[in-house]
Amino acid sequence: MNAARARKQRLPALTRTEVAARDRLGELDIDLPSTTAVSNIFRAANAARNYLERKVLRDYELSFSGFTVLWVLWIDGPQETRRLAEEAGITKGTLTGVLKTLEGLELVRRTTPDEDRRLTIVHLTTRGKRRMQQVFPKFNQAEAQITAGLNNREWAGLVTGLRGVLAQIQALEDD
Amino acid sequence: MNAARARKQRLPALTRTEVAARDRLGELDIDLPSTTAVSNIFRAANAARNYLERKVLRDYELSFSGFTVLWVLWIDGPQETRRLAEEAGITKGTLTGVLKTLEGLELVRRTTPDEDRRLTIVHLTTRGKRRMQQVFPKFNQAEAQITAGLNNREWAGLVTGLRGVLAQIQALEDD
DNA sequence: ATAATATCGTTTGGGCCCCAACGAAATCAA
DNA sequence: TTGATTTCGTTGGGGCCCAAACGATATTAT
Repeated sequence: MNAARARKQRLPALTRTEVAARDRLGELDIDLPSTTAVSNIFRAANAARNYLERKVLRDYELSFSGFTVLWVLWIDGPQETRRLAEEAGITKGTLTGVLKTLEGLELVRRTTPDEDRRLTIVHLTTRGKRRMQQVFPKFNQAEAQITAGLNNREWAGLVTGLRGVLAQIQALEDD
Repeated sequence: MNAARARKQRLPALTRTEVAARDRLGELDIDLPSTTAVSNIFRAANAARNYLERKVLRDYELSFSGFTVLWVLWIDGPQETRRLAEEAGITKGTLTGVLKTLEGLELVRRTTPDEDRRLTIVHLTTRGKRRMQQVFPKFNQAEAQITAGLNNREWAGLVTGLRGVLAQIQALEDD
């Protein structure tokens, strides 16, 4: 298939950078629409992350990863490190450091079950639950602001596209 | 407006985590569609970044940020630190470290113009240009794989949605 | 029973990331 | 002209990030 050529006649116009890229890459056989899609994912994620950290999380002593870990524990309940890392989208090694920070803030606690002493079960403390009850509504307000420019159709298109990308990467990694 | 309610009757079905979140948050007044959109942006960006670093960039001694900086220099040409950081989506302080790494690999070089000795102009070396000519086609192939699951309509919906989010954050930060 | 293997979470090393503080250089004011 | 202000890029501190190596524990094979 040649998605590049087909897509080129399609919707969103090119930004200044994208025009410069096309000119610079004239001689190479490049699928520019893919570049546009992927680089916009990174731009949006970067901007959203920084916005949410500055406008919301900073006031509650939370990093973005720390918040994500608390969120998973809040929604899914206590669980072992391995699964928690996967749900939060970070590696086990990274999670160890994040948990040390959260434990220092007394927002989570680690326990080792007697049935299998290799495991570590992480759970929210009372303070951790309280913190999430305070911070999540604020966080959600900011999320709503960020997506306020989208109508229903655009929202659905965004989510569908992102899920498609995720599924594709998943499939590529199960090679 | 009540985007939450309107959107809820709409397209993409809820995943397991999203159902758990809805149940957990029943009593609070939360705009769940916003959470769905934002968290999928992070998930997709995370997965794409890790995939591209592992499958492509690692073989060329490049981090994702290092590659992005080289890309900007390749497309837009030599430029001062301030603008380069902005284009690459990182702070000036972070860029200093990234440039140190890239300079160690002899892929970029820094010069101070006589007209204004506060500035630093960064430009690609010959080796840097050669590296990009090698790595970008591979990178682009991986980008194409990642987005291969989208048809034209889905691609356009994704890009339009991401641009909408970016514009909204931009507007919010110019408060 | 005991040795080999597998699976935990942690540690380590190098790099990225932000913010705030800083010195150097240029510009503006008095 | 010389002091105040602005604008550079860099530095320092704390935290996040991954991959690989590691010790501890559990399981499997002999």
